[in-house]
Amino acid sequence: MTRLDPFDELNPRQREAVNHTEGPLLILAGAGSGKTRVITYRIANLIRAKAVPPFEIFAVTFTNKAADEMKRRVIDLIGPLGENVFVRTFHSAAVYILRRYGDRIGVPRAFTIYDQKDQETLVKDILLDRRLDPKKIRPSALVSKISEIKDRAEIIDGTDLSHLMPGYPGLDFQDLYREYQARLERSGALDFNDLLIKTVLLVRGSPDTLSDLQRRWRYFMIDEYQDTNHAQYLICKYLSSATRNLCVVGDDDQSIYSWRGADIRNILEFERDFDETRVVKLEENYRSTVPILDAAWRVIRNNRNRKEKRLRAVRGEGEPVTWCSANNEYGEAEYVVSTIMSLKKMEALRNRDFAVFYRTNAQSRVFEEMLRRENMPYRVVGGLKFYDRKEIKDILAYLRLIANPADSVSLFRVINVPARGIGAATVERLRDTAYTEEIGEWELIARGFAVKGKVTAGISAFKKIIEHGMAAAANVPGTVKLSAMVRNLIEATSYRDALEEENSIESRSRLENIEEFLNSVYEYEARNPDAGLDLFLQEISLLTSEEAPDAGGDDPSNSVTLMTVHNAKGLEFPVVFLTGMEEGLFPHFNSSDTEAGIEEERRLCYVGITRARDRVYLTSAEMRRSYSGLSYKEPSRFVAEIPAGSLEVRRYGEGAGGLTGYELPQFETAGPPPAGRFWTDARQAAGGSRFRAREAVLHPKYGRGRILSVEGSGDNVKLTIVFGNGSRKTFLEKYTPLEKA
DNA sequence: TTGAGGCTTTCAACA
DNA sequence: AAAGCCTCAA
Repeated sequence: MTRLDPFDELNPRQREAVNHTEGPLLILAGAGSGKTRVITYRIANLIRAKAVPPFEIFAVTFTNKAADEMKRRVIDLIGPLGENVFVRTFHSAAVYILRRYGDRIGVPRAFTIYDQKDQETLVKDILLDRRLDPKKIRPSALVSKISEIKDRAEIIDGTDLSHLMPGYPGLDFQDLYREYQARLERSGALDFNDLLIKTVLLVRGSPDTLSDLQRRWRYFMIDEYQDTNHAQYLICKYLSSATRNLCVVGDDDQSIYSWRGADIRNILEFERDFDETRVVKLEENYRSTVPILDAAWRVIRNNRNRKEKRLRAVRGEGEPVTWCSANNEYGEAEYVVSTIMSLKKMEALRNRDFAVFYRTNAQSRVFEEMLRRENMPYRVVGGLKFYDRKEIKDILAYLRLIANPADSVSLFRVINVPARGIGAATVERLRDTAYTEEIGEWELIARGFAVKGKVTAGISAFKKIIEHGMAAAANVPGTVKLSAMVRNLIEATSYRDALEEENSIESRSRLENIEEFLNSVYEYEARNPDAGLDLFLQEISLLTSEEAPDAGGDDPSNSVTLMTVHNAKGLEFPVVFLTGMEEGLFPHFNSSDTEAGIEEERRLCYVGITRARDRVYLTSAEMRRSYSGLSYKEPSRFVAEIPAGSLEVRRYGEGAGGLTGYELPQFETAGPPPAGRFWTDARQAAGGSRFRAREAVLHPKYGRGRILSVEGSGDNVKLTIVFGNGSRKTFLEKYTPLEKA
């Protein structure tokens, strides 16, 4: 596919999108409609046919992976010239802009990026200062609340925020919010929201910056536009306002990030926002067979809040979509793995052709166990990120502190890691002294923080490590190599020595991870010889596990892929397993009490199904063990939305046993898809509850409600119920006089 | 005052 | 898996 003209491989709609180069363009691209091809051809067309210099093109996507892929395909089309197209994620583009111009609005050049964990640490510190118990008010909940507020337009408009502040019993949220922001600023740190917000404030508040950027970029392309938030929308709008050459691509049916502040109105109202918008609809699906698209449509059509549309299948008939119910999560995993094995035997499929999707990361464990037992290589995408591992975060905290000594979250993380005799009492005193003297904690240590006895040695060791690190970092990338600086730092901390001394299985794996981290530094250095420590840190803060070094041993090029449905967006596989199709899991409890929540879960299900080229297996367990104990599960309503004629129904009877060989899985053919009381009788026989999920009930005190989940068994059946006023309560069935309503 | 070991709690999705 | 809490030894 190196030839560009004529666009033989494009259909008329796609060609229209490629050829429309000037003025606003909205591409409504259904799943599998050749979106990436259109974007890359469009870029190629701008460069080749319209003689646009590559560096004038600004393209953003949502993941690093998608950005790399886009760049690779552009280079395939037009050669090394494509290297100069600016292709990044939104957050990475924001970092790029802020590093160059951020000082105009007071953002330091070596700013630190705080991830969710860092935010939680910060909030927890504030709570403790306020004599509040972080166990009663969960920092993670407060962080998501803060993030929610920061997604709002008011933040940027500078209007009064007070009406957005939630009332928290025993907590002045507004005070917390102000203090949180103040500490971020004092630490020279930005959270993920801030990266976007500060970028907007910069281009809006500094006309010089805006015109600089507008001179540099003249053509803008935004992928996954349905998932942009308000700040991202404004970034696009400001940057493109000089040329108006803004092309956005998206699909309202695939909007799955509203919880992260994505505003679906951005795509629905694009035509209203940008005059003379050309709209191109791509509705031909080249990816999936007819039964797969049919099942996906049957599900998504239940959303009331969507633009009516239906993808046309270019490919023909195929295998029916299968729903298999297994007795528990082990049976489910066994069914998935044995199906993979028999498909591999019957058809020339490779491990990498299979993907197992789940709603929550915790579900991966059972699949991993089963795949390992069968010696089948797999890779888990997402989950615990490489850079989130304790030992890596520790090393990174040292580096961050060296790059930005104001970063107190990092300082407190490592001041006593590995243990050097600086205990809680000393740390508390350091905090207090820094606070009363109104200086940073590092500054206090650097000037001389008086301590007694054996703590003295610890403090001076820590001080020396950081000072040496700073001296070395000042000469990166000049006379000192980044990798050498990092290696020396690790030596100086004796982090490795401490782990070697421990000599456990766990400590050995941590040592390997540190080696792996060093390798990634070498690699980074080779690719970015001009980068200093601060740029390195800013860039890896935006990486996810997908781009991180592979810490596992399996060959990623031929492994079964395990990931959350969210992570699957934009990808495709010949065979897809959509697992855990149960009420309470998918759709998830926490989204089940509002119509909007259910609709987003349904879009997520739609995204999952439409990733498949040839085969889709929906699986569920009738019983599942989770952290809250054993619970009976009702099949997902999404399964029931696919009519019997479009679904092959199976039941997998084994479970908990081992797979013995490569025999075909054993099925019992079950009845029609779940309608009404499909599982109820079986559950009662098994000693479960007399209630089931989604049932209407009457509570003597709270009135009418609907059951969200039934968990546990025997005397420990827990019922979670959402009541008419929207409140959610969990009861022990034993003690609750509930009636069926 | 610190550190180590054992126990419990935590649990939605992500850049 | 990691962090928090507890106890006990030094």
